[in-house]
Amino acid sequence: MASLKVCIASAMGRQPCCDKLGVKKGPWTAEEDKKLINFILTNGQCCWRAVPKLAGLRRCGKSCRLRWTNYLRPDLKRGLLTQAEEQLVIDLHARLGNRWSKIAARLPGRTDNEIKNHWNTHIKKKLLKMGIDPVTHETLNKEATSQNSSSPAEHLSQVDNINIHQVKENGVAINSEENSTSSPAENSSGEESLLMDSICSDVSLMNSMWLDETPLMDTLWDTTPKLENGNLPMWEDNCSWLLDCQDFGIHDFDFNCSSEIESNALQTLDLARKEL
DNA sequence: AACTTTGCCAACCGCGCCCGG
DNA sequence: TCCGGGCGCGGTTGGCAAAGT
Repeated sequence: MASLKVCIASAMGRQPCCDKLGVKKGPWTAEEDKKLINFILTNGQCCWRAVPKLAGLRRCGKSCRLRWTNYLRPDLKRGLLTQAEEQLVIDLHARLGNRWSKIAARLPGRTDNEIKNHWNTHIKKKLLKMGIDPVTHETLNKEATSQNSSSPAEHLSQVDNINIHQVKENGVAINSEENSTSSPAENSSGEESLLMDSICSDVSLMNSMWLDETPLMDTLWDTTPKLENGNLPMWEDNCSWLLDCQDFGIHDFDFNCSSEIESNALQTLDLARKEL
């Protein structure tokens, strides 16, 4: 069926997302990253299709968008997901399924790709280890399920309650075995545990968390250019301080980083600088 | 030390949705 | 209302690094 669609699409002359000839693929170089960062910081995000041409990149727009959203965005967090974030992902997945972008929207600084990868490589295994089906979030133990007369939806909420309860009980725990092997750095997210604790204990907040389309936590960096009176993008106001860092010599500036936003942006730019 | 296997993650692919003409 | 272009999303893959033999 899918192949049929492809055949029809190709027969109808479906245009490729980009001109395959002369379009580079594969890993991005530091030089390409620099070009893309400079362009986005200068012009904001608009019309990805035009970005490669305007930025002087031999990439398709799609590739540029992916590179920016998954790797170059200044608000991205680095490193493994914390226990609290992991728990949030599990709970959100139980509600939303594989809608990674929706899940990612509730975890500022994390991308859908990152969460998807983390789910497939870590969380899936953990859940299976715990005897929980990572797809349905139901227990894999047939006997247990047969004794349990509740509907799948009810069971799902029970699973959620268990997860939430575990968070409340243990602060960070979802799997004691995993906890015993996790590094102190990973377990040092006391603030996040407290945050989760307070969130989970607030029923109305939890409900709004599942139902609202707005992110649970504020998006730190909305790089989408906001039109002010239909004219200049307000985005430039938000990041004008970053425009001065185009050569990545950020330490030459007398930054007084008072916010996580700025420190995250600095980390990203610093990383980029090291790679150059 | 050399080779193989496994794990991880960045990047690609293709489909579906949305919006403007 | 229809059509086509562009973008976003989710699934999949390729390649590198670490671990195992």
